[in-house]
Amino acid sequence: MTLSLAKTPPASEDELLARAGSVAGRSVGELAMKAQVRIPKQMRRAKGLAGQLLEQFLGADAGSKAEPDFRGLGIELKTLPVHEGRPKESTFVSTIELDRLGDTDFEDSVVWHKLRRVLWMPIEADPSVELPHRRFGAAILWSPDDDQRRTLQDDYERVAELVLRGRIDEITGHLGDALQVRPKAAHGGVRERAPEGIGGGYQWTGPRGFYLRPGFTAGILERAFR
Amino acid sequence: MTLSLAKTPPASEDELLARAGSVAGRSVGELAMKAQVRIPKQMRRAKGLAGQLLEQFLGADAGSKAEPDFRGLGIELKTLPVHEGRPKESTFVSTIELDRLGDTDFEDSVVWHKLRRVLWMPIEADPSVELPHRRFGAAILWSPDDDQRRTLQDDYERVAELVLRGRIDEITGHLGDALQVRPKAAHGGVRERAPEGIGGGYQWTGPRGFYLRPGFTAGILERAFR
DNA sequence: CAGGATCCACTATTGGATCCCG
DNA sequence: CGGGATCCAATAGTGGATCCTG
Repeated sequence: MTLSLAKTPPASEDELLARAGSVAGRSVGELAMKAQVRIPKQMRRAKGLAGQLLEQFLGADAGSKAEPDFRGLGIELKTLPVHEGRPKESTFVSTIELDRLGDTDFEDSVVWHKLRRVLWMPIEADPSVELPHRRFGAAILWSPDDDQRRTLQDDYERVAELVLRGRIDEITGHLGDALQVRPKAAHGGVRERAPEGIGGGYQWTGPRGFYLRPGFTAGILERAFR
Repeated sequence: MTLSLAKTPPASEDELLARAGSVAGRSVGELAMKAQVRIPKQMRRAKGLAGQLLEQFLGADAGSKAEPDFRGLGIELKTLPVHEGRPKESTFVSTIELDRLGDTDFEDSVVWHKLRRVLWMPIEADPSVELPHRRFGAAILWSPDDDQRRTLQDDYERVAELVLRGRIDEITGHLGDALQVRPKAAHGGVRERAPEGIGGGYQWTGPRGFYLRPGFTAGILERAFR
């Protein structure tokens, strides 16, 4: 299949996989050229750009929504930076709505909606290769198995309980076997509201997001290619 | 039981455990005083001294032999530095006789003879506490369970094969889940003979020893106190 | 700001080097 | 030296901070 910008969302998983197949083996530079987008050579100046380019070629239609990228298929798109066979970074899943987290069951959570079905697009992450020359790999269409699902839910529920009790300051990146909580903001000064725990008060704290640890995504890679 | 220097080897496991009980809770300084031994305040100047003191109080009789410390009982004595509930260091098991390793089955190895039954004496390893004030903990009389035994044997056999093939330079501290190989010498300049692999020749290389990784001894601690 | 992510300072771990005693 | 071990520089890994786009 020829590499081209998607004009419409994919109508089926097969169509999505066909589009993903047309991207596999291509470099970020090739996609940027076709999309008429300028890309910096240094990753530092282009965090997230490869993922946004991919959206255009695969036909993601959710925009900046708390919904899966492919709404019709219920599939989320994630790039996965891989170096020497292992994920180089954690994977951002979603921001945390601190004010609502305590009232939301895992089944109804943004985390679960984003992770129940994911199209992983591996991308080379060798620091010695400049961004335009980094290539995409073969797509992996994944859903959590029972174990993975249980791990995710346990991690989620532990965090939800702490937020509900107002013990935000006990939430650090150390929590969670697979799903971890880390700051998520343009810079450290940003503040947002969170439950205060006792009574209906609130407190101000930094915005946070859910991330998948590299060890967890490594397991996904291994199963896919083993 | 009163703390006192042992005049004879322990006649039974119970006697050994009774002596160990008399040491539990005592400080290195107390033992040194009774043994009329001078000890430096800094651990750096006294590596191994706590273990040697213990031998005197428990009645170890093997001296500097490749045999268990308590010959009659077939029990090896090991101190285990513990800080915040975890072993702070790896545990030295034995030197490696490179010239003989390839011909020796695990069952007949020094490693197995030393590890098939061990009296672990935990000792405080808080860096902020000077050596004389560090205290011994409650003894753990341990034998490997089937899993542990299998892990040790697998690690041993992998090393033995590399030595036999003369691929000494492929042996690094990275090998081994539980049992690891590391340099063991007064300084880096020491050299000894090892098989060269092809034919009956030999090569010169640094002396090495077997060590247990902290993760393995952590498991022993956890089972004993859980 | 929310969504796409990676950066990089710091911490934890590792494992090669070293220290004391008899 | 062999047996008793720990030291500590270097590396791997973690997780708080940050960067770009629309």
